Amino acid sequence: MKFSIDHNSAIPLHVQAEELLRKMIEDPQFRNGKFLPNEVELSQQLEISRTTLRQALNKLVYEGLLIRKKGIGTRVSEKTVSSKSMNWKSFSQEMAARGIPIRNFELHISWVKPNEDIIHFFGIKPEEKVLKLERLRGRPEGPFVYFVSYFHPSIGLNGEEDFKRPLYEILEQDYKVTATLSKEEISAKAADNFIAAKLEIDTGSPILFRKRFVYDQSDKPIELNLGYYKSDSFIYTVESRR
Amino acid sequence: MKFSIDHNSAIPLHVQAEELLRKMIEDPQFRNGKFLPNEVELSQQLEISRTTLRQALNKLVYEGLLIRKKGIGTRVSEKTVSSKSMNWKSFSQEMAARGIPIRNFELHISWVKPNEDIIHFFGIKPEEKVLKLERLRGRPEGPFVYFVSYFHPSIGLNGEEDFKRPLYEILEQDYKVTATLSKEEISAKAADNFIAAKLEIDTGSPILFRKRFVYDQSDKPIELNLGYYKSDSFIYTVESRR
DNA sequence: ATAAGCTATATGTACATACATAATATTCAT
DNA sequence: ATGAATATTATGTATGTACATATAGCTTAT
Repeated sequence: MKFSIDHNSAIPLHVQAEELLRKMIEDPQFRNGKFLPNEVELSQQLEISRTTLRQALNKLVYEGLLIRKKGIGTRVSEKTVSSKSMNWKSFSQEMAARGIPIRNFELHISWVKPNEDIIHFFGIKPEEKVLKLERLRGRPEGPFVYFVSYFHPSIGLNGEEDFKRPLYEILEQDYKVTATLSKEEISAKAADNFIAAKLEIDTGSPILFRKRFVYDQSDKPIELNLGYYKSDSFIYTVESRR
Repeated sequence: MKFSIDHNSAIPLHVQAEELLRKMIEDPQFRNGKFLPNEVELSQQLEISRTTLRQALNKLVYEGLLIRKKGIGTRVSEKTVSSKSMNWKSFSQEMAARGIPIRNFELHISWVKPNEDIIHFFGIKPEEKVLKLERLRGRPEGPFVYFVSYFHPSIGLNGEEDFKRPLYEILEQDYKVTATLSKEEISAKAADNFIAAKLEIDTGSPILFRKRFVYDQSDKPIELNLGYYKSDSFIYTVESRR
């Protein structure tokens, strides 16, 4: 395969270079501690300036995917992408993997006016309505999580989809959108009246709040997902190795 | 203005600029959503090129401390203390990197009888005592996290170490033990009387509970770390890509 | 044989420059 | 008044250039 960059594309060169480097890293030819071509050579191959190439390299170095050493070169970090399998299972798959039977208590679909958060993340106009998906899920004995998802209008979801199918299957198969990057923020909160009622707990009880920003292949925002978990029924696990 | 850069210093200009920006961010004049001077102006004030200034700005933007918007300007982001997974910086390093001054409120060292959890994780005998390190840490205004650490007896820690030094530095330099793998469990809890008193919050308030199992190079258990975080002052972030 | 010095290599630092583009503010024509 | 065109402002993208410096390997003098 040959890696190349399109100089006529609207996509900035350093972004193209970054994506390309990510692919190179995945390539067996380079992965696992192997060295990339040096900066001067690589910039010539890609027909971009060294400065532009370094802009792309910097990002990956910052993310810990590449390791640069003065006088030596740039190599792919040994660190395997952790928590891969954990994070990319669907809710039902994840629960199934833990041997937990699940039940869907509520499912509500609506078109709503975006709040500031959504406008900013999606980069849309305040008057553009977005699809909102609310779900109350849990075990047969009772719900333990309340999800709210907002989807970027450009995906083309119309609200008529069968949301009993795994969400990412719908997006991938029917809309050719693949969730590739997810940034999550996890914090503890006190349940407000609304959430408390849904989760059948007392107002003020602690809940785990999980906010997920989901992006597609080209780092365009596709979903904002808010999860409110009953405190003692959910544990978030992360594994990392250096 | 009091901020300035030393062109004769051995420290690279962009590093000086970065440190300086961190101080500016802390300065009441700029903190909390306020705008920095624009890049051209600021680079002139600091007597460095715009390119060099942007090198420094980029880092802080990556870290989420600054928010840049084309045509608008660069402003300080609303600050919440956050922790990235896959980040092997120590607590103090992490806070320092975010320009957050920290204070250690309490430090308590003791030898205790292990509980079931510890016996199982360390694989030791119930009679074998373990070193327990308790710490109350936070900002100058008040504590926001209470840590409890237990260490495997085989490491050789005697309790006389200077725990003001970064923990992983002590382990690495003095005991030749390198923390390599960490498994974390994050959940929400209600603060019990003890934790509530430490964190200066009401009993029953939500807290983020983080349990870290730390292993060395050969996957032998070395530390069990429990962290109790005040809910509104800590956000745990995870980023994953497939 | 070995320490000291040199050399090649690849990344690190720094600047000047030019033009593109997003967001906002202003002006102008209807 | 109101919408469209225009200007202003600040960041975004991209290049070319020059020299500094850390590392490893090679060479040379003792």
